Amino acid sequence: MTLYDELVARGLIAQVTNEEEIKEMINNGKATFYIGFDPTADSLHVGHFMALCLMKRLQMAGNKPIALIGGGTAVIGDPSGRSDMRQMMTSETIEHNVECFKKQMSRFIDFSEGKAMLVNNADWLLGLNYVEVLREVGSHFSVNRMLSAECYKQRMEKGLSFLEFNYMIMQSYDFYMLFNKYGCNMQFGGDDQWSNMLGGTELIRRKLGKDAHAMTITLLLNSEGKKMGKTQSGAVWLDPEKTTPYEFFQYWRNVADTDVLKCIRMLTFLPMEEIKAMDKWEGSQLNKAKEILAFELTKLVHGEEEASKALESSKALFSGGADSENIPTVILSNVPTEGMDIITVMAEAEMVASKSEARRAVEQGGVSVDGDRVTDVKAILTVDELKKGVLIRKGKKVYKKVTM
RNA sequence: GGAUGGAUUCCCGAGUGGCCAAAGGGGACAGACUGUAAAUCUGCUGCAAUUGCUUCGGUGGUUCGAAUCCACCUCCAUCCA
Repeated sequence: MTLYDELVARGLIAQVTNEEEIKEMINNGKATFYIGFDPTADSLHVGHFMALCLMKRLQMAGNKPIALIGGGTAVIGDPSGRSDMRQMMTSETIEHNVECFKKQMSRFIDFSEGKAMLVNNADWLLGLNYVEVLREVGSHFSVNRMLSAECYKQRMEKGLSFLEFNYMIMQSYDFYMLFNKYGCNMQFGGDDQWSNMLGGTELIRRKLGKDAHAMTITLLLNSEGKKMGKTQSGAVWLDPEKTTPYEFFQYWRNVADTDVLKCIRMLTFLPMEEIKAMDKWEGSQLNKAKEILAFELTKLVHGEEEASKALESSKALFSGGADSENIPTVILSNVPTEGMDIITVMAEAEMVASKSEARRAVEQGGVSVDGDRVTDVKAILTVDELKKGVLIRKGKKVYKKVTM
């Protein structure tokens, strides 16, 4: 199976500019391609992870990846897929984020000499001269055409600032720069980037009379049409400090039945034959598939050791038995000699956002300590108990081992 | 620059002087049912606590009392320039 066919089989490809040429290029390792990452947070998330995996797949086939960090474009903010204005970020924040991105990326992609590159568009965007850009680049864009792009259409209702309107031009300019500088002949990106990417290929054609290609990756949506990798409390991060390997594991372990196979196909490196076999699974058998998904992804992101730990803890908690050694543990300090009440303990252990929430959980019968349901809001955990360590459970899935 | 409309709790959205911690819906959380799934039903949803404290874009003001009235400001949309 060729690389391109595999990408298709995994459902990773959404749109391409020229299928035949792209096929030929990437199958034979002739592509120098880039993917842009805007440093809008201090950690990469699942969406980025997909892109990184794709880079890896292409790199393994001999293509040369360029990871572009949008230190310059982040200053503007991409309006695509957004219904409201992005918050403006200070340049300090952006720089900090750029550093975080660099660190995380080098864990996935081999940036050693000649194999891949890491560039920052701040290097060429920030020094641009406005009038010059207007003449050199702006003249090649039709406002009429831009306005008809899907990504702006939605924003026409809500309002779109000129700043954001220019995002497409900046991104197009990036592609043009990379094409010139490094012979980058292809751009990958999320499907919501399609119009921005076409802007780049157009610009290259108009200015240089040469062809460049673009290909978008299918957005990973769940069965409800929402982007995967988001929880109520925000994104699922790749940084273990922001989303622990256990939480990361649990996120994937809990995906809906209808989404498991899709996730396995799109996110893991398991061979297609193996995945095809799983296609027939149904009902509670899918739990096994979810476990595989969670394990594989945790392994990719946090390494095999962390993945095994997460798997063990989840088994210990949900299937009983096994040791509970790897369950997320919180060590409390400042415990008074008379012990601490359950509400405070939960708040201290950050199992709840507030004491009121903890109180509610107890009142509704959703809290248990070492397997026994707590019914009294004022229940006290003694120093002796805490020294030994107690397993507190909130609801069905939130477990913390608390000790002191 | 002018005219008009708007900003309410996580989101949408009622509320136009006291009965408002603020209807309704969504989401989230908890319970039941289950397979750590989905669907469904129930509860719950500012904070800390038995009695308070802080919320309705911001700052001042009127009033015994303001999300509601007034002034100024900030931001957003629509139309006109």
